[in-house]
Amino acid sequence: MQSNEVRKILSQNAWFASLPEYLADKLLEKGKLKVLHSQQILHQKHDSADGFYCVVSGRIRVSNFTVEGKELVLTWIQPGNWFGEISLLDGQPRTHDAHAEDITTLLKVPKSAFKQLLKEHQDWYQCITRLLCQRVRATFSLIDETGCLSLKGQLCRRLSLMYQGLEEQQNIKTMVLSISQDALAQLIHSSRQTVNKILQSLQAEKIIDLRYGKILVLNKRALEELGQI
Amino acid sequence: MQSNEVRKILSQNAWFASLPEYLADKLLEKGKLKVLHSQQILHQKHDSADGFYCVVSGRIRVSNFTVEGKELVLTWIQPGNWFGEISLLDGQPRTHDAHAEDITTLLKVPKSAFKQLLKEHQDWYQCITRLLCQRVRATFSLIDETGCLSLKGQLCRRLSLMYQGLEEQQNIKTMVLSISQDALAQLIHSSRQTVNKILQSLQAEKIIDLRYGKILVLNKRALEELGQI
DNA sequence: TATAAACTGTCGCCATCATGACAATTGAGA
DNA sequence: TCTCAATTGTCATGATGGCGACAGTTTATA
Repeated sequence: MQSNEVRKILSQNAWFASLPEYLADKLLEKGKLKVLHSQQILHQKHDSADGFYCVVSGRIRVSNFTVEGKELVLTWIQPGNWFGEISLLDGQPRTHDAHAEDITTLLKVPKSAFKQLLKEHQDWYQCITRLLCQRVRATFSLIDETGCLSLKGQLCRRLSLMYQGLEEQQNIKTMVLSISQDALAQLIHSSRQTVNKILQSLQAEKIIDLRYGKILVLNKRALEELGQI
Repeated sequence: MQSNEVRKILSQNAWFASLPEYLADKLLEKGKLKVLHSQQILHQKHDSADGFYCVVSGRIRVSNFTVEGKELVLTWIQPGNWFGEISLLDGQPRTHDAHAEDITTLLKVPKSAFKQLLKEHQDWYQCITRLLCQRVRATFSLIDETGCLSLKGQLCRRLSLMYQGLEEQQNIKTMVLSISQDALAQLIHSSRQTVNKILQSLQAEKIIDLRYGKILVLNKRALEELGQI
């Protein structure tokens, strides 16, 4: 992959775009591309941190497991988004497992380079603080979501968020979300059967259209409203 | 309240204790005591931020409301703990409502002083980063908790956390948690009746003892184990 | 001491949702 | 084209837990 291609993808992310140019350059200079095959493990909960990552293509599934072995998906990280800063900053272990969902390309800024940036560039702390604030707010939203919304509401919210993510990332106004009902169930900690029932009802309302392994979004606005906290 | 009393309470908090002495001094110098009566509102969700706070005595209830008007308690902030930094750092509105649960004394570092610290002392960003990492990890734990644990597990975890909080704060090894079953239900997003049933079962296991508005902890270890994620 | 408010204990009903089961459909790769 | 794995659609069953109701208990306060 060309370096300017990478830069283009990264620049579509609001946080990255807000960085002073010399810091963005540093990240690109120190970052190395890393390709994971589908379902490959990037790191597991309790691992120690070795880098700060950005998804360039594909996506990363961030999850935890219950004692019974059930996987609880926190989120999927889409291209342009950075992650992994917490463990680097506080020296504590990773908070979640991270798997590649598809074939996935990452930009990896090694621990040493990350720490160097912290030491040498005072601005960098300010940028990281912004990223952390975003992280906290997104996590609070997740909690609000599970507390305030019905399963239908949660599902609509997630679909809406995924759709927005795609819109930012691609210029094409695609209306297709490639995700199985099984995966959606993991995301909202529900069951495939329940998700199916909800999706059927959304289809009846002409808000989405169901396909094999895909969901066509017909009415983005309605999804947003149903997923409003 | 004497200034050295305040300092003593604040110093029992790990984050505050880890601050360089001159920054701890600055916070105490710039901070003003503020007393709230029981149930007084400190701020509401969507308010703009005016300060960085630490609970000195009493406690602050942090919560959100559903559209139906049901209150969802995120947490109670106990003495020694700081909060309110997110909105100050990113300039966005408050993420939650904050009410005084009892008569509550706060130390308030005004927005202007907080920003001044950020400008003048590079170390301060590093300290704030540590606080933010703690905040993210605590919030992730909350999510894990609701996803991985049964209501009984969640309840045990919360009781155990409250107990630990009290132990840190007080030298006396009290075994009494002053909280109603109603309040506990709000905390784990459950109903009073369900909480009562669970507490009864814990009492039958001789892990706790129930009183009017209080819970006596008989077996701290068992609580921790049942609340293990 | 009397009274009201807050809290606890318990029951029954009902909605939600997880789960197992099984059939039908789709798509990828041999 | 054929085959198999992945995915979807649907049903019956059972567990969980919310909620209203009401009685009993404790505490604060006049």
